[in-house]
Amino acid sequence: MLLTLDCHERYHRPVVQRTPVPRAVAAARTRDALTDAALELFARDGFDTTTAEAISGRAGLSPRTFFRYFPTKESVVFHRDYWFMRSFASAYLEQPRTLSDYAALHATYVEQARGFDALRIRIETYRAAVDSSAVLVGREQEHLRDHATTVSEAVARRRGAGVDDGDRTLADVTLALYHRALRRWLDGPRSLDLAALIDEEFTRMRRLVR
Amino acid sequence: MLLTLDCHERYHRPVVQRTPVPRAVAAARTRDALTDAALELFARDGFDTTTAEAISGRAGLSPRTFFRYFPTKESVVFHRDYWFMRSFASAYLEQPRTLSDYAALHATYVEQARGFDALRIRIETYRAAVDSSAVLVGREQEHLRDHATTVSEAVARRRGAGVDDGDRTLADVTLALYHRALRRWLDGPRSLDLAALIDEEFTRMRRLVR
DNA sequence: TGTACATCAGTGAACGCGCGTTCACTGATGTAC
DNA sequence: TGTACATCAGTGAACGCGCGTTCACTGATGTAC
Repeated sequence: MLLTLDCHERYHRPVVQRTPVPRAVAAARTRDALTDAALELFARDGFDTTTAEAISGRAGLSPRTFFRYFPTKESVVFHRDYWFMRSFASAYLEQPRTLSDYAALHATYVEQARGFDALRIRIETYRAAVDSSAVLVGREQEHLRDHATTVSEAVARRRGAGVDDGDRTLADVTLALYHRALRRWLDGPRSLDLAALIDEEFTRMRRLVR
Repeated sequence: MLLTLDCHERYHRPVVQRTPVPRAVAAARTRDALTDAALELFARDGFDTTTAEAISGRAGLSPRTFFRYFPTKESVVFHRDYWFMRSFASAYLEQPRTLSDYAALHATYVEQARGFDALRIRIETYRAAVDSSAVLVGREQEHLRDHATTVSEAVARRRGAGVDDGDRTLADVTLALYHRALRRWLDGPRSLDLAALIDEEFTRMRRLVR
C-alpha cells in the first residue's frame, strides 16, 4: 500500500528539470544549516542539554551528519567569526601619532563598533549560547587571550618597540572596558548605540583612575 | 596458599589497641585526600584526561567513593576557597575617606595580597588545574562575576550610594589588574612579591590612561 | 554527447568511553537503655 | 559496663546517557576519455 502511494506521488510530482547542486554549495548550505540550528538551540535550551542529534534534526539531517562537519559540539560556536578584532591592528596603526596609546585604543574600539547594529540578533544569539555553558565561556576566554595579544602587539608596534608589561595591561583593561560596553548594549534597549557606550566607558575610566 | 599467608600475616601483626576514628574526622580526611589527589592530577595530567576513578585510586579509595563526596568532577576544584575576596569588602570600607575610590581599591588589593607567599604552591596547583580545561576556566569566570559584584557593591557602599555603571567598571578593571599581577607573580621567579606587583599595575594604569 | 570511473555528501549501525545514578550491602562508629 | 539498635563511611555492580569514532554503504556530482 505504502509502496503504491509512493509510486503515485512520484508519478504526479511535476517533472522539474532539477538543476544539480554543486557539491561545494551543498556542503556550505549544510554547514550553515547546522550552525544556525546549533546556535539557536544552544541559546534557547542551553548548550549542555542540547544533543548533537537535536541539532541535526532541526537542520533536517541525520544524527550522524553533525560530526561530519564539526569535530566537537563546541566547535560549531566559534567557527564563525563575529569578532571585530580581525581588522583591529591595522585600524589602530592608522590612528594619528599625536594620540596617546590609550586615546588611540579608545578611538579604534569606537570605530570598530560601527555597523554592529546590523549584527545585533546574531551577537545576541551567540552571547546567549556562550553564556549557557561553562565550557563555552572557557573557550571564549581562550580566544580572548589571543585578542589581548593582538592588541598588546599593536600597541608595541605603534610605539616601535617590543611588547612590555604595560602593553599587556593596556590590552587587558581596554578589552574589559569594551566587553562591559558590549554587555550593556546587549542588555539594554534597542535605542542604545554601542559606539557611544564604548566611548563612555573609556572616558569614564580616565576619570575613575584618579 | 594465599589464604594461609594471609592468616600468618594477621597473626604476626602486633595487636594494637586501635583508637576508633570519629566518623566526622574520617569523612574530613577522605574529603581532603580526594581534593588533594584531584588537584594534583588535574594540574599534572589535565582535568579532561583525569578520571574520577584515577582520583579515587590516588587517594586510596574505591572508584565509587568520589561521587559520595562531590556531585561532579568540577566541584572538587572550587569547594576550597583559596580566594582572598572573603574579607575584601570590610578591608575596603576601612580605608581612609581621603582616598579616591581607585586609590582605596589599590590599597585594599595590596593589603589583601599579604601572606600569599605561604600559599604559593597551592595557588600554583590550583592555577594549573583550572587552566588545563575550558570548563574550569568557565566556572572560574562565573565566580569572578560574583567577585566583581562584591567589589562594586563595596565601592557603592563606601560612597553611600547605590551601584552604578561606574562602580562596575571600576570593579572589572581593578580585578583585571589584580589578575595580571597574579599571573606575573606565578609565572615569575620566587623572588617576586605579589603585593609589589599589584602596586605596580595600579600605579602604571594611572599613567597609561592619559 | 556519451560512457566509465572517481569522488564525496549523507546515512545507518554498532561501539568505546567516562560521567553520574541507583540499588544493595558490609562493617565500623554512635547512641539509647 | 554491657547489649541492641541506628547511623553512616565505604564499597560493588549494574545501568542510562551523550559524545565522538569506526566501518560500511547509497546515490549524486565531478571528471577523464
